[in-house]
Amino acid sequence: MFHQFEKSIPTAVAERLSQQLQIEAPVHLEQPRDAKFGEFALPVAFQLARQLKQAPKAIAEKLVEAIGALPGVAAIEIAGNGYLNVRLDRGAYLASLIQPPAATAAAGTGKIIIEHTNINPNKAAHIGHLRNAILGDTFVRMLRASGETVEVQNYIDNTGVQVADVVVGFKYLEHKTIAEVEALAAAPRFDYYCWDLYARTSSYYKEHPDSLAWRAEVLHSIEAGTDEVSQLGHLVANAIVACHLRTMARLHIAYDVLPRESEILHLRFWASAFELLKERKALFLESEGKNKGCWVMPASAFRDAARAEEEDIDDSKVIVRSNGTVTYVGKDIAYQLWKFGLLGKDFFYEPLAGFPGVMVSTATPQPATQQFGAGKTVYNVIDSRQSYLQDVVVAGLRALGYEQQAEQSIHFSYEMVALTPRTCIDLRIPISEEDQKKPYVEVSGRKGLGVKADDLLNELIETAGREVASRNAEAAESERVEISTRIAIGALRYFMLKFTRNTVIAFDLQEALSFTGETGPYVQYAAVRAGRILTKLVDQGETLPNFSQLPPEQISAMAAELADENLWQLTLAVSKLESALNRSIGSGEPAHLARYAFQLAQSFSTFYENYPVIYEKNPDKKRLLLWMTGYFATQLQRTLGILGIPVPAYM
RNA sequence: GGGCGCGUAGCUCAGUUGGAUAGAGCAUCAGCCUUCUAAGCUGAGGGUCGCAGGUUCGAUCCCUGCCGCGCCUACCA
Repeated sequence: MFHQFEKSIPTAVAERLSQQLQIEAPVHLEQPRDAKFGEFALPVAFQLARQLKQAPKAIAEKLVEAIGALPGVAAIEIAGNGYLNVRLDRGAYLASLIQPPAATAAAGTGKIIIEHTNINPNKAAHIGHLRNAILGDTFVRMLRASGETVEVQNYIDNTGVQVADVVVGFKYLEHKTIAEVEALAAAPRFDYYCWDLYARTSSYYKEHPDSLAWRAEVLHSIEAGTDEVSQLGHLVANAIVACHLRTMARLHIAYDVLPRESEILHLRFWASAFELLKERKALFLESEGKNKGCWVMPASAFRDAARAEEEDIDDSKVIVRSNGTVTYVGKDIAYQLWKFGLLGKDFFYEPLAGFPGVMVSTATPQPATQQFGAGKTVYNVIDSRQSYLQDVVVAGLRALGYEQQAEQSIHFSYEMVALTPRTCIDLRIPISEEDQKKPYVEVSGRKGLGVKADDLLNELIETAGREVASRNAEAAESERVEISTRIAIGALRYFMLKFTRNTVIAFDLQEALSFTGETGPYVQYAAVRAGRILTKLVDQGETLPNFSQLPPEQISAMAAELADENLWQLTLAVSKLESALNRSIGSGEPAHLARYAFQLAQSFSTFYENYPVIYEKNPDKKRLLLWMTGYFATQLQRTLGILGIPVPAYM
């Protein structure tokens, strides 16, 4: 409801100014610093001061007169040296919250594709991957909540270097047969096994540089996709993908489709993209210098052209290596073209065994049951370290003349998750003396140093479990596990969301394990307590009024209680979800919605402390408090739902 | 060298696109459980918004230059 006014007041005011005073001015709406100034502030008089060469205050007086009455607005006042402060009609506002007018369905803006998670399928997921998946999944929920159609893709790089390295480990370091690896893959924690094996292979390369030939050979086999080595590659990648999906499912993160690199190769997506790029002269064959024999994209395509020329450095990006193989970026250009429906080719799909509702790409022809790709807007949730590569991909679109799609290709970037030195020591991760003085230490998958996603979640569940047990000793064990799992998910998701995207998270285990203050469990606790009040009411034999059928005079009587400034401010705060969601989507910052959730919970805590709902004697006030309790409960649940945070039955 | 980003309370971070007295959490200190769950609430202290200019009615926010830090700048991804 608040959001309706945010949209309607500026347009209405602009219209009146135009009609009454022939003034065309953009009208901005602000929220006053102090609530006592009203619900909205219009600084329009300041903007006009120079144009009209008059004092803002004098202008403001004319404006108020010209604007006149607005629906739902009780008063427009002049304050400070020229602010117009808008006060809403509290009674009308409450009535429209209790009995909302029929909402018009929000129109989507065309299919939005979000690619997230995208973990190399060669080892267990770690906290960095969690930030990616949680950000992506939450943004998906946010867009869907605002009426958009969203398709979630999780790209699987199953033919890349990292998978090859694990295959090298199995084949050359451990001399394992396919059957032996199959047995390992079927056992629990195969992703943990590969985590260690990958680290061992990486360090083996370092000690024996000649062994890098194994990688090249294995990579070649995997790309060709015919022999036993490639079979091993698929075995590893498929099993690890399943591990990742199970890990993410624990956090309520799901996907619509898994496009795989193996199909990009076998269905010759790259060949099509390559032809397009050559045709439009977006690539050229380098004939000299360090990139001789490679197909490269000139730096001028994705960098400032003038600068690239004046400096004598070769910033060209290799797309096809001199041995004829394609880089990841090249395949990514083909994939990006497909996402927009510009490639003229499509995958085949089949259901992914063991994961209902998830489709995976295949090269084997299948009857088409679902259509994927061909989005209008594409968000790629990718770590900010890869911004250079994302620029190259967008430059590829642009070079092919797809200007509009280039504009709609959004690198939804985020900073890395590092560890605090304290946490490194807690986890027995060796760090140098120099690193101990830094605020954070970067982790390394190659070295096998980091925090695995499942370990972290398990530890959170355990910590929450101790707390739950101490408060609810009588509850059944299985129920307690369910509750503590929900709390752990809330803690983890909130922790990953509370920071804005380009803030490096210095992950601190002790901080993450804390459930007080600005955390997910704080918000969950508010939702639980709100629900508890209503449960208690019914337990006492009272019934909750049917608010949708409430007669107008009762609503008026409730509205009279909103003369209490605190109750009015609380009601306003609860009604701002849509506004917060909109702002959060507009800024591309899920952190803004997370912060709203926290503020909403704070508002509820204030309400809870100051207004004993059940013991209220005045029937009109009690009716208002009961309605507010229900409204708080609903809005807290909705907000948490959009953040992907479940609400426990009790805490 | 160049590109991108960051610098706000002791610590970790917000700051709604340039507006009224710069906000949270943690930590510290002082209080609040016989009343809907204390994972909570109330209060206190804590600031040269990195530095210096500029733009204007007004700058934490925009521009320029410095200082410090991080990431990227592969025929890895």
